[in-house]
Order: sequence, then C-alpha cells, then structure tokens
Amino acid sequence: MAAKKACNECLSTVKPVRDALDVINGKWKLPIIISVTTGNERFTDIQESVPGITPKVLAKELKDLEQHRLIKRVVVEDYPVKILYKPEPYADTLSPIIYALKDWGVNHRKKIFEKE
Amino acid sequence: MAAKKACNECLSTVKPVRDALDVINGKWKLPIIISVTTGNERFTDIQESVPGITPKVLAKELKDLEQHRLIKRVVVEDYPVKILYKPEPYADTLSPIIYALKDWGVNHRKKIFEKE
DNA sequence: TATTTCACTTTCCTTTAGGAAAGTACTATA
DNA sequence: TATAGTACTTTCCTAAAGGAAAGTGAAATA
Repeated sequence: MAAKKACNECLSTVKPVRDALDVINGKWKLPIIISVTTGNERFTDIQESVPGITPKVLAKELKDLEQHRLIKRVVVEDYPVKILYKPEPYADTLSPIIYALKDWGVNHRKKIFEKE
Repeated sequence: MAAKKACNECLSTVKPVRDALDVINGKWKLPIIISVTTGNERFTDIQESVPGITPKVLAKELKDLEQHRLIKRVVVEDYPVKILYKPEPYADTLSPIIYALKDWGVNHRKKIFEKE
C-alpha cells in the first residue's frame, strides 16, 4: 500500500498545483502582472517593461488576466481617452508565488554560471 | 522618471521569474516532480499518479527534467532490469514554489466555487 | 498640413505542446 | 504456449502559443 499512500499524498498536491497553473501558465502572465503591480499602467509602458512581448500577445494576455479578475482595464474619459491597467486586489495573492519563483530564478542563474 | 523607476524594479523581478519559468514551464513538469518526490519511482507509477498524462509526454518530460538535474534515471541491473526515477537534491529547492502554487490553487478553487 | 502617439488589430506563418492509438522488445507468470 | 507487465517509441494529428510586420483610427503636436 506504499504506492497508494504516495499516490494520495501526491494527488492532494498535484491537483491544486494544476489549478494554479491553469491560471498563470505560459511565458507572459506573471511578467505582465509583475509589471502592472510595480506601477506600469499604460499599454505601451507594459509592453516596454516586458522584454520581447509583441502587442498582439500583450493584448491577448491582458484580456485573459482581466477575465481571471487579476487586473482591470480602466477607461479614463479625458480628451484624449486614456486606458489604464490596474492590478485587482486578487493579484496580490500571487506574490508568494512570484517571490518563490524570483528567488529560485536568481539562484538558478548563479548555479548555471558557476558550473559553466 | 517614475516610469523608469517602475521599469527597473519590474525588470529585476521579471528576469529571474522568466529564468525559473524556462525550467518549470508547462502543464506537466511540476506535477511529475511532485510525484517523484512523494515516492513514485517507476514509470508506470508516475504515469498513474499524474492524471491524464500519456506515456509519450511523460517520457519527454522525464528527459527534460533529467537534463535540468532535477531527477535522475537509475537502472537497476536485476533480472529483469528495473528503471527508477529519483529526485535529485536540487528538486527540493523547488518546494517553496510548489507550496506557494498549492496554497494558491486551494484558495482559488474555493473562490471559484463560492462565486458560482 | 505632416508627423507622432496610443492602443491596439490583422494577417500570415512557424513552433511547441499535447493527445490518441498502436507497436515493440523484453521478461515473467499461468 | 498464451497472457500480462514494464518502459517506453512511433505515427499521425490538432490546437495553442508565439512572432514579424504592417495597418488602423482617432487625437495631439509641430
């Protein structure tokens, strides 16, 4: 029954991890959230702050993040109209994930450069 | 200069997060690592513990994880030959990420079911 | 009047991920 | 001898991700 015990223990972690990955999966979602939560509000600013992203991809990812209630698109009725992207409070709940990934990434890069 | 300040602050997080994502990106890598670190060692056991994975995908992901020194493939010269997958010590460094994702996933599921 | 900025969209294309189903080579067991 | 298990591989396919380049429409600025 060792296998079954491992299997249950494993599933209780695998399932929620997959739920999380379904939301933040991909190359761009977390970088965009980081950009927006550090104060970038305008489309062009976000685009410039996330190296390599194209406007097509950014537009699509912003829509996804809006649907998941992680950011909101705010239309400011000035002349000219301004569009701002703001983090929703729910985006803050991602910070443990972001910082865990950041720390690991910093260390990983060190490890790679040491070895080679 | 507010934009530039935000941009630098943002980049110092975005870059390492992307380094981390380059390693653990995708639907399957973390679930497989979870399975192996909770004690599943055999190909078939891992396959059964990760719902929905096909042997083709598992074989490919195991190779990737071996290359990144997160698991190792051990050939036991019995009759018949056994193949075991074991976590490398480096896999343990992923646990803050895994637990952050797990916690968030658990909460996210709660949130979804409350609302709907 | 011409150019620039903003926030995208559109088109076209390549790459990667992923899945279904069957097959394989070996060994063990009934 | 027949069946089952192990650890995959192979083939064929679809869908999603991603990228390059150009375009758009409105308004602001030179």
